[in-house]
Amino acid sequence: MYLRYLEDLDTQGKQTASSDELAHLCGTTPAQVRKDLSFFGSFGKRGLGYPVHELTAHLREILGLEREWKVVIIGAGKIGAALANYRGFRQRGFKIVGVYDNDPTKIGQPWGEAIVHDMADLAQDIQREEAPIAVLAIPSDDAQEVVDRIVGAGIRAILNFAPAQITVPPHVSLKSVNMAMELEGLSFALTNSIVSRGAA
Amino acid sequence: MYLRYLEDLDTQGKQTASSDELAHLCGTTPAQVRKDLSFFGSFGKRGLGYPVHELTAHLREILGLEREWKVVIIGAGKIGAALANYRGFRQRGFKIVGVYDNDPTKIGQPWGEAIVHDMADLAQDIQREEAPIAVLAIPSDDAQEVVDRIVGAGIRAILNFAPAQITVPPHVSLKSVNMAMELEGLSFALTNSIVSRGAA
DNA sequence: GTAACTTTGTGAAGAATTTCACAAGCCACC
DNA sequence: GGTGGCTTGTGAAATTCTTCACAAAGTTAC
Repeated sequence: MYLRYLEDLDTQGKQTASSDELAHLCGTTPAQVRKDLSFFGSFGKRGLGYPVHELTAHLREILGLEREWKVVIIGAGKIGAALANYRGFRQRGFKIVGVYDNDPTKIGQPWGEAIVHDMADLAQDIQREEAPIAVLAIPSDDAQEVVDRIVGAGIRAILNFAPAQITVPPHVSLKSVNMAMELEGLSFALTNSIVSRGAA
Repeated sequence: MYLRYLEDLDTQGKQTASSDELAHLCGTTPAQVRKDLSFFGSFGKRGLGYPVHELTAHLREILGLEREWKVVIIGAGKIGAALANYRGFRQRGFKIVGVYDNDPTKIGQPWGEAIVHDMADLAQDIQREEAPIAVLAIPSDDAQEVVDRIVGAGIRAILNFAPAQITVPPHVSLKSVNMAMELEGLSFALTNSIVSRGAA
């Protein structure tokens, strides 16, 4: 989150930003900002604040965004398409090296700049390309089975959009985005009249 | 999350589940499960566990899922389409009452079972329909402006897919899903060889 | 050069969350 | 009806996270 705002400030040509400014932008407190950043190093200058451009570079380094990550997208449906369309991905160093589906009517069809590949080739392609990240955008029923296959092929991180709880070995990183669950959280907030801090 | 698993257990015909079972399913600890559930009431039976079907109903009640929520989708792009396609929504009581875009080539076109409406009508439709929830699936640049308009029209909760930080008054609930940020989290985990507990 | 002002970095205090551990309750079997 | 085996609910302890508050360090103005 800090990176997102610092990039904005950087393009605006801002030289430095205080923990107070960053806190207001991010909806947190100055002390929190300083503690968070101090975990990774001592980036600020007393009396001045944090050097925006330099700190941006540091955070990109910390997050591992200075290199290119190869990503495979599994599932050539609407979610997959939304992801592939999203410019932010390539900008941030995520390169989509393949799109896979098991629907014969989709395989071989053009899909953005790429072509939809047969899911049967997925495992060997992951190994050959050494793609470490997979985005899973397929129906829930098949999710765990596909996960097991790509874990076997050496995938190291999975971003899961299937509304299913899946399991991976400890050396594989997993993030799940469950849109129904997000909406249910809003339903809970509305039902119980929860008042926010105004940002999320 | 508990609800998701309890529903699975329920359809499997399981009568009761212990905190230990739920903890294993959800990747947490038995004590955590008991503390969490005890916050809302005393649902379990000592020696037996929690009554699956009954607890499911309780949780649905707590989350406010026993009623129907009207939802407007803003942005008739890929993300909006993915959401509208997603059966889970209606199943869980979220009814899409309108899809809006400001692209003249899209307005009036059929879109799933609905028709794309002109964004100009958005505010008055929200008021007329009394739709409390909006899903924002539009480019970042316009996000805050649209948010201000729908907040003015009385929206009470927003699920934001635009990769922008937006601000709402305290009485409006906001959840943001930022796919680039999720991937960056995975990049961080890979870069720093973080070992997970095996589920997320 | 120095005085007034800003802002970081960080121990210590405070608050929140998670885990522990065990009494109390329920079931099943004899 | 009593006994043994489970499992919850929950205070208390342990841990983690956040906030406070201030010395140290830098900047600006003159």
